[in-house]
Amino acid sequence: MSVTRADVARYAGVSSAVVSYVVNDGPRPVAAATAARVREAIEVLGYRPNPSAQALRRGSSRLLGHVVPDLGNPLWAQFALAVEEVAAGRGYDVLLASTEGGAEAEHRRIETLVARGVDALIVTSVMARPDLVTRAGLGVPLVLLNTFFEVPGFPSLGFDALGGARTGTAHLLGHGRGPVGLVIGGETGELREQGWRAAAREAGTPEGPIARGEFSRHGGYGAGLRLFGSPDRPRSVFVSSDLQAVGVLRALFELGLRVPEDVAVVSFDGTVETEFTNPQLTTVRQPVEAMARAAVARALDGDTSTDRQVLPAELVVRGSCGCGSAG
Amino acid sequence: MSVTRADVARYAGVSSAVVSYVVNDGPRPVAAATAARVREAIEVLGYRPNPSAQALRRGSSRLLGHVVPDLGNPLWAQFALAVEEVAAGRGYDVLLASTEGGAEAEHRRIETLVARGVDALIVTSVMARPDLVTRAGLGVPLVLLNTFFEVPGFPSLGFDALGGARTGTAHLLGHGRGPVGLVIGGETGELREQGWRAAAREAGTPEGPIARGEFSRHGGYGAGLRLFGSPDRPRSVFVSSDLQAVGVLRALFELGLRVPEDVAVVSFDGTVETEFTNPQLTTVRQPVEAMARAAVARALDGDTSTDRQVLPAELVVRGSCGCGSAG
DNA sequence: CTGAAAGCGCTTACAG
DNA sequence: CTGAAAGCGCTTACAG
Repeated sequence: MSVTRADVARYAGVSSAVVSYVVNDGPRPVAAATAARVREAIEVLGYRPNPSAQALRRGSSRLLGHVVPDLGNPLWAQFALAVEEVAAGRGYDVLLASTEGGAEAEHRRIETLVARGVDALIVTSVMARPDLVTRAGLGVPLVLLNTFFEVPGFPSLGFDALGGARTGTAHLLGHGRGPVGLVIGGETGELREQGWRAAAREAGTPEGPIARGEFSRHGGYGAGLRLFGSPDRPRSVFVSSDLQAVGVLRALFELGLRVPEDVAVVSFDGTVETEFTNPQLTTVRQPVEAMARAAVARALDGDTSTDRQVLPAELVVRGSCGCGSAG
Repeated sequence: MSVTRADVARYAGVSSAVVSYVVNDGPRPVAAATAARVREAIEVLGYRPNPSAQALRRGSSRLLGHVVPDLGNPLWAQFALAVEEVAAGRGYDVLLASTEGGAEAEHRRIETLVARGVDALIVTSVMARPDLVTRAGLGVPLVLLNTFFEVPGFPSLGFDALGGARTGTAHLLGHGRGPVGLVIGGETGELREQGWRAAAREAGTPEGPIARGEFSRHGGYGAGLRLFGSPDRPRSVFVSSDLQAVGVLRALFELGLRVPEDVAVVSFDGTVETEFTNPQLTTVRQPVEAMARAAVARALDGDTSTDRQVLPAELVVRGSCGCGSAG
């Protein structure tokens, strides 16, 4: 039904091999006149190479699998976008799978993508220790993007979460508001917690109170209510993700506390959302594009080293920390 | 290198046809004992069918293409998620492409996905009149998701934007704050504008002022500054997207206007974000899941009718419209 | 119930 | 510079 390379060959009066040579610009040379005839035939017939046949023959699908925890989180959407763009630049399309935060779903999605025949896999897991064992092994290179710890046997990529958290907390401490509170999630937050502690230690200030909650708007909201609902609330807080910070902002709003006058806030991730909260959030930005670029490169170049590559984070100062206004 | 069906056949001592029958559960029956042997061989060898070979042979990739305007907008991310889930339920994976709002990029992405061999295409365009003509035609079914107008020659799916906007505006008018302002974007906002006008007409109230801006946080911010920066500002506003509403909220915050006391706000889309703004946004919710379900069904079932299917929208009342507090 | 064989649309050594 | 042919890994009529 569809136009095949044989149709093109017949129309142009050449062999189908020549059609391949023209389409792929190699590996054999083709006379200019012949190539022109073939190109015209392709144009006239509206020929498109069958990607399944190409993949079968080549032994490569030129498909990259990407697993993210939750597309509804702008951070993961940003990662997805960045990976897609970098992959496209290398002739790869990406098969994206969102797991909605479940370990089991993540495992299933990895299986599905492998079964789909992706050439490589990038996994942006929410888990500190993702479950990467599949039936019969993976059979394809897998690189972990956005991990906080070394994962034995797999190449991984993260950024300097400890340093970023320390910088953000130190910035808050510099405002002279005393101990800095902490809103933080599960075990993947460990480095951020350490960075927060390190900043207090280095400043010789006692650690502020901690409220724990999921890495979500809702989790931040609940943690914010608990942290600031009590009379001995801190006057500044380091929140370990933008999403949680949005929830904290909402909690502060409900409690009638002003930001930054009553409470100074610094968050973590650096997603677009933080530019449009009220006030705008001072945040520690993850190097998303650089991480995506490095991850795709490692995945597609068959880089088999399994160390963890760490990129630097960057503090973006805006209104919520009290710079400029309350100081 | 990889385990093939021939390896399994050899290991199990059967023909490769039998392996197919077992893997696909048909089309020929297999004796229970034989099937068990095959299954064991599959297990032991870690066999996975080669999806390219299957696609080539079947003439179907079981891949669905989905084009969205911008993954960073939670609304499109929600659509992407919904489409993925519905597709997965039918054994399809989705190749997602984000166009970052450009008409030319959209066109290119459609081409890419077709060249990739998707069985069908769902296009969530930002354009009122998407450019759907590709070299040599599409060759695959294409359905438009989230269109506001009939598109000749293509099946399309939308929701009742006019009715939704009318309901939202009428709700605001019911609060007795006089004329309702409007923040709105380009031509795809036409129906929402009509709904806003209809509500004013039906209530016998003059139309409020209009501010136009892009369908983005930034566009809403600018429009908000203009609309509320002047002394004859309206006391309520209908904002034609959640993203813009976030920008409007930011503008109001900067102008020192309180929501809903000084200005009541109703927005449009119903994304998660609206639950966590301060205050929470009253919004007109799009039936995202229902639309995704219908779109996938039409795309995969080869439904060739080219009419536009319209689903109902729903008003979600929260704090920003003044219900409960300022009234 | 099982097997031998054709063929899906490509790519690429090989021969000319 | 060009062509005939093998083969990638499947599925499925066909014969037994």
